[in-house]
Amino acid sequence: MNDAKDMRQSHLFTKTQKFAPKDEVSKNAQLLIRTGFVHKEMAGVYAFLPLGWRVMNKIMDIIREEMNALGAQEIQMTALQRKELWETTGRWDDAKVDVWFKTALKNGTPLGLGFTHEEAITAMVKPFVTSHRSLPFSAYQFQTKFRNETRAKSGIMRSREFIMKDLYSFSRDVIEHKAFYEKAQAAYERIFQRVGIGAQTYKTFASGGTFSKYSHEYQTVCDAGEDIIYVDEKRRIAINEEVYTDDVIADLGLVKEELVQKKAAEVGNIFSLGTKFSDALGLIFRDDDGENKSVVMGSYGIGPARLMGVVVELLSDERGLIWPQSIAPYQAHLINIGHNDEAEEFYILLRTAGIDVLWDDRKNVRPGEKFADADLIGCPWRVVLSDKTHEYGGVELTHRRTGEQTIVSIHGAITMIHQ
RNA sequence: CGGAGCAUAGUGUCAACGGCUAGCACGAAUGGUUUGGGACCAUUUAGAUCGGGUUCGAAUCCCGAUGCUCCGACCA
Repeated sequence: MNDAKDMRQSHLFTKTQKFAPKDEVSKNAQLLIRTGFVHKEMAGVYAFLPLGWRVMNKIMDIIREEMNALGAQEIQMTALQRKELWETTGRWDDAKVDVWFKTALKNGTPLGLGFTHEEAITAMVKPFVTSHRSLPFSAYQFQTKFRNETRAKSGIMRSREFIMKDLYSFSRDVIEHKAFYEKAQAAYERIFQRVGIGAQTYKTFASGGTFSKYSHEYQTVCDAGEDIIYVDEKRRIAINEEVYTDDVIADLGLVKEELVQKKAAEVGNIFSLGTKFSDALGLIFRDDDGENKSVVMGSYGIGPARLMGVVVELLSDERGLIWPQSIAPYQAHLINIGHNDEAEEFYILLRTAGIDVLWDDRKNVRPGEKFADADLIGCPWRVVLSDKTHEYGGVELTHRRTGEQTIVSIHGAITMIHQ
């Protein structure tokens, strides 16, 4: 985690608001704006403020860990894309891709702002892929994608400019590709588990395109979602409405009567690309039999901001946000009512113990306001130091989600937060 | 892209009959009293999306633009 040097609330330049903007209907936008996690620049375009950016980074760190565990290598490509590159696959055409933001150099040379990076990475890795010894490998990035959506909606869940983790795999043949694809699925499942939406997230069969029967989406059951899926609870898989036919149900060995229709948000998707892009862009290698073959590719995406939005939609309550410990901006929110010097000691103790702490060190702010803020911001643990707790020589530890409350010593609190 | 709704201080406002100085709350500022659930008092701060039109007079009525939200289409 990139560590903020100062986690005192008095130094935080944002603050919470009592009211949400009136023309925001979606829960995630209302809460995230009210709490100062994000700023809406315009419809479908959001800036991340200190607290929100910490959450984003924690989500991206989890994704990064899982991608690295797959052996994928992190890179950073460019948003600016050449027209010629995209013409090789026909995807420059507005009739074929209607989400392009297009622009041009001063001299008139057309450019596009990338909405995905299959073409770019395929062309980019070409000089490095020479023989079967160059393969397999995979690479990923966290990159800003631009999509000129005709209608942005649902707060940060569907935006026109957003960070996406996109991973691309390069394999010698279909078998090698499949092996990676399986591993990627497991990694994806771990990611959703770790950010706290594993229980509501289903691997969902969706249309596969030219080279494979299905692609796989990860759909989180959520009212703010845009997709309709049919869930088999026992096998924990689902079918996207777009391919929901008797043939597909039979193909997957499911029983129509057992499937339950649900609204869901697509939090990730993975698909096999076959040799579509390697053929179009000439990504070939000399195999051990001396033959030239096209590289078999796969592509795997996750939108961290959409994950964040789904977590808000799923876990928050009437008092505000509730973050799982794994992605909370801070694990603990330290509040003192008086006792400033001791609070500073505790603040240092907590941080020394490796706990991310937001310390509400504001003076002249009444307890009620501090508590209301703590509830709104939604750190998993609230640590209160006051006259009342002082009598016990300890602190009051409250769990945001369950409301469970105990008086413990500061060391006891550290132990409980670590659990 | 088709349809609908909305637009008043930083935020909120089913506040204001076509007519006096655009009200109230939150926020912010100053001073004071407070300190376990957004406390109180005093003083202060800050507003009509833009452009046309109707009218003696427009926040209010009309037209247009823009923006936002929602429904639908789209989402490789």
